Amino acid sequence: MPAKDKVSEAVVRRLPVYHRYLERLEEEGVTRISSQELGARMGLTASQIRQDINCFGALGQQGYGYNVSELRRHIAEILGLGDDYGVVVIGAGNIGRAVASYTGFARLRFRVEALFDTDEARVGERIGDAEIHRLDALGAFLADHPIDIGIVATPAAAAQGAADMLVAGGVRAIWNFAPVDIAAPEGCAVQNVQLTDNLLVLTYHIHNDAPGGGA
Amino acid sequence: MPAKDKVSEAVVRRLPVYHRYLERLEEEGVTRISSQELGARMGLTASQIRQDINCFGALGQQGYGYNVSELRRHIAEILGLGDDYGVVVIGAGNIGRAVASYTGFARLRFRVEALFDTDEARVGERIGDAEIHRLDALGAFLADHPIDIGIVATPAAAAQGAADMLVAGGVRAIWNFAPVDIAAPEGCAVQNVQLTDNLLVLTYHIHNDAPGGGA
DNA sequence: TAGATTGTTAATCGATTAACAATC
DNA sequence: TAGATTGTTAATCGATTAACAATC
Repeated sequence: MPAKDKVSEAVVRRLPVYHRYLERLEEEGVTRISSQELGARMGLTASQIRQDINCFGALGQQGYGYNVSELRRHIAEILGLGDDYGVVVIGAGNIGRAVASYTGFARLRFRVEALFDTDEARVGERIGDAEIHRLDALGAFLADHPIDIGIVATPAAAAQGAADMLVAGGVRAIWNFAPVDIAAPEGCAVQNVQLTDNLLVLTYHIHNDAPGGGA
Repeated sequence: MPAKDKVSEAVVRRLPVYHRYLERLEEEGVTRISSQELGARMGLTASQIRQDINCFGALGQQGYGYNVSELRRHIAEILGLGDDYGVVVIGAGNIGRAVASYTGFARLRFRVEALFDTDEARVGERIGDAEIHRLDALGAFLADHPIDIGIVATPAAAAQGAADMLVAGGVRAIWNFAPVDIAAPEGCAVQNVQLTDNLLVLTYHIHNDAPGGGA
């Protein structure tokens, strides 16, 4: 329990970014870094970096800065990166398959243990090490296998139902790619990806920003 | 140019969400809605909804509320949803393919015109209506075809280079799925998707929140 | 008209930034 | 030690919420 008070969601969202940049610095062989320079790289103020890091204790050293590997390891621990996670994917369409076979996962110690779909034609097919099961079998599967994360990649209409089944099966977190906001009770974290929303932010800028930034 | 002053990015990010909920209401046959009720559905305060909408003019009517279709159409216009957009995808791996064949696109009038990859083995393959070209051919392709949006789905190391080529080719917006932050000059909007960052927010909560929300 | 609900100004809240004493 | 840089408190800024007069 390293967290001081309550860590704001804004800070939590920056944590993976810190981890990413620190990993990079380690690769470059940089062993120490000041909030000043880390800020310059990440496009944040030195002040903010010190505030953020201090949510988790005094990890720096006056006059020296931060030890890159030490800080990276500490943030990795806060993010739960040491653990490994069992994952199921609901919906074996384009997105479900792509996410299931995403290579970044192995590196992170995620095991995709099964996919589920209502389409009979897909049942039995294998995606990497995992097999596609019929959605009906989800409840039983969750009862037998300790699954931490459920990925929802169904059409909009099926998403909340899928989420409810996952929650009932004791899943701790849901990663939702369906184009609807999903609700889950406390104790089950949800991240909505909303690819289309994200894309429309781009069309907004294409449509409304002056081309070239000036004219 | 409908925008009043400068619309904050926080508001812009909510615009697609408004659009999504209003679409839903239209489907349900709801013709008018108050900020109160829309707020209840979306999990926002009525106040915030009125503030947001007023960035784009007085679109409601006192004592009545908002006309659902009218408001939806207005927001669609602000988001540039009437236009159609030429798209290229750089990187024809799992994510590139999945995004290229994402069915949500057609509905939005996005035309994926080509994919590009450095892997010779993939060149010539077709994904939906589009063909995979060698990355070398990107510059020439952009010179010939009016492309609005470039989707970057390369490994981290190749992402900034791909973005630079897209910018040089006159692309107006970049949708980046590579696990690095990409820089582009003003006049080219960037949305970083960072799937892994998003996922680590979930592992953070699994690792740090009390299970069940209480114990 | 009376009731409802917006548009808009003012108050509040939280997050970011600045400043500086503590300390390595 | 002197210089650098943190940890932390105070100031600022922006976004959200509350309040209420305008008006349909």
